[in-house]
Amino acid sequence: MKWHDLSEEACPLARAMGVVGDRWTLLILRECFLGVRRFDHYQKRLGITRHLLAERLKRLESMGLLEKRPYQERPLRHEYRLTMSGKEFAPVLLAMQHWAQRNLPSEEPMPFAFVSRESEKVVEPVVTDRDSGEELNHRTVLMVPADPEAAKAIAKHLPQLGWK
Amino acid sequence: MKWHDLSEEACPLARAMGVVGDRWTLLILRECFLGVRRFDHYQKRLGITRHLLAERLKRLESMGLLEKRPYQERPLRHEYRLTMSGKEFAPVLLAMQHWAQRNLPSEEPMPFAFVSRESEKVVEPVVTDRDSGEELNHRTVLMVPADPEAAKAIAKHLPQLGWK
DNA sequence: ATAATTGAGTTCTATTTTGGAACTCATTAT
DNA sequence: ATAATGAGTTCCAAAATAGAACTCAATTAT
Repeated sequence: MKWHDLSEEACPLARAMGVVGDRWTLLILRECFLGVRRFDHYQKRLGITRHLLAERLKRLESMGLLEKRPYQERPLRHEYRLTMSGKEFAPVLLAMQHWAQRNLPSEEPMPFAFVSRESEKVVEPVVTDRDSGEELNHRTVLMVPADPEAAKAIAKHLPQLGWK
Repeated sequence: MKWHDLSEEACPLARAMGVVGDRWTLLILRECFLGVRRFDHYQKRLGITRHLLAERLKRLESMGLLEKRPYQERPLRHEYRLTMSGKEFAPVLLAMQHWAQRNLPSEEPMPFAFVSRESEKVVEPVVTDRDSGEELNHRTVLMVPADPEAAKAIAKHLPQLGWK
């Protein structure tokens, strides 16, 4: 497997790695959600090199998470905004932030918070099933290979399949 | 910011990038959740080089997501299993898989599914607030800098702050 | 009128990471 | 005695990243 072009992979997680599978991209998205839109602001806030930032923004645009739009002419300047696809990434950020806060402890206080627009309270993100409302985690959900052959291939070496 | 040691960052998302901020680590975790435990199985299933795999497993172990435990002696052999911290990563995988499935379309059929142990039905992961049950997404949640100065610094260049 | 600044990149070289293949080492199977 | 397993390690080439400097158009400051 090559570093490039995970975009053809059957596994959605692998395709996602083609977009956010590096040190910076998720942090760029974080900045987007904080309201940052311009090249130099991303660059200064993140400390990323201009070279890489340009590359990553191009990728996020080509993958449909950001769109580049002019905010002035003379001189022509563009800003980067989240598209619907980019905005829909918010739950992933919420889940990951929640995991990291609990599992990668730090002395430092959180530099930001996720707040409900309605209640104005800090939220605690939990993943649930749309249909049943049941909480989804390693105790309640099983990851099963679609191909029974693949399941067998794994099971051959395992007492039983699942998130033990 | 250096490529290494995001572990001291104040932002939990940045610290998370120190663990899963590369092409492979999340895919290794996917394999863990599918039930894979041994070095050669990860290697063959992912097509990752043995070199990098060893490196990544070492990191996942040192960050507390996996533990290495002997499954036989003579010759001594180890397997890698999810720790509690690793298992708690499941919701992140669910959210990301859901996002990618909708936003990075593919011809290929999904190679696996997330199934409720209880209902045995395929789940649809939604992020909600533990307290209110409210669905959390870009429409309902706001990301706010903890430091009011930081908020102002961003707002200076923006009509208004928030996930617009 | 000339010089400095802003904003958004691009180019260049030096380091680091990654990819790929081959090699090790202890034990077991043939 | 020879080959195969399992879990790595070592080595070299290729690709990605870091860091700094450079471009270019237009605008503001002197």
